Amino acid sequence: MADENQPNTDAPLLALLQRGVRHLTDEFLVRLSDAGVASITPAHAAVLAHLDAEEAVSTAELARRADVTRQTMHRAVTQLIGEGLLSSEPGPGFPRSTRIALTPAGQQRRDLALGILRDLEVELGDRLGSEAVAGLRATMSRAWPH
Amino acid sequence: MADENQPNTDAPLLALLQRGVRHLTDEFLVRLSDAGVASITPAHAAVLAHLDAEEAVSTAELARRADVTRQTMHRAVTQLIGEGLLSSEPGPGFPRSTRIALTPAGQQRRDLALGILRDLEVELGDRLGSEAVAGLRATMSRAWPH
DNA sequence: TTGCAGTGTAAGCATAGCTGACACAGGGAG
DNA sequence: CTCCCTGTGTCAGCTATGCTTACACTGCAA
Repeated sequence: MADENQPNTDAPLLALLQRGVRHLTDEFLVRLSDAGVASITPAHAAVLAHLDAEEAVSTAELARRADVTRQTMHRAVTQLIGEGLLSSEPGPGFPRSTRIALTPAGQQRRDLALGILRDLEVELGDRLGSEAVAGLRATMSRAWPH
Repeated sequence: MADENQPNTDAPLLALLQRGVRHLTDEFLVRLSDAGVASITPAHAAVLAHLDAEEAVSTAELARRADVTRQTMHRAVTQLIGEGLLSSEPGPGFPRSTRIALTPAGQQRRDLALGILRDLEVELGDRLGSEAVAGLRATMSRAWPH
């Protein structure tokens, strides 16, 4: 059914996705530094995206939402706290509940990062047609639901 | 147009793609080790995918095909040579042309890895509909053409 | 002959996953 | 009441995969 020699359409899906992530990430970082922000990574943006202002959750909960281990999330959260973007205070019965929340600076950073990501998607929609991008989102969401 | 509160459909596209890559990668590695192969990474599989039997190209050319720097590709190629999956011989006028080729073991490994990747895509097609997966491939290919 | 462009190679840095380990709190089983 | 199991926070180490910087070498062209 499929040819064996078309380099692009025959490449493994995983390779295509990896390339997409890499290109998208690069562009994200460029625009972020254009906006005068250097110290944030896409992963950090992902963390911020899972936090809502007025919401305080545990690191473990964040890890669940982002679908990574709590150790991985812990490192990201620690760094973001160090940059003053998140606050952390122990809840009642400490190790069982901690309250991670956005600081005002964190909310600002979150808005900036998510805005850039949204811009990138809009531009992708301009290039490919917004239906194609919407289809991409839909398929990826269905493929690996939370 | 889009709601602001659906965790999955509203997540940044980049986050969705990252999650997909991670899940796909995990599954790929599991099946690879099920098949008795431990020492290969998705990146290595990507390298192998760009090599055809009977074809000998330079590291720089491989890097171009995979869209990474030649230094990055050099490291992957070096490792694959160390595992006996690739062979390397200097061509005429050495630094200008090197001939990287698949060894028999490399071809076997390539077939195994690509087979697993293809299986994963087929299974994804079973879950989501093969048109959805085809659309995914098409959109990703168009979004970041080689 | 001189210099530029393409290549191979080495070294160092950063990110981002993972697993393993250990301490601590709380709730239930006995 | 005591003991254990579960969920959490946290530290440490490993691995993979990108990147940049840097240098040596060849071949071709000016």
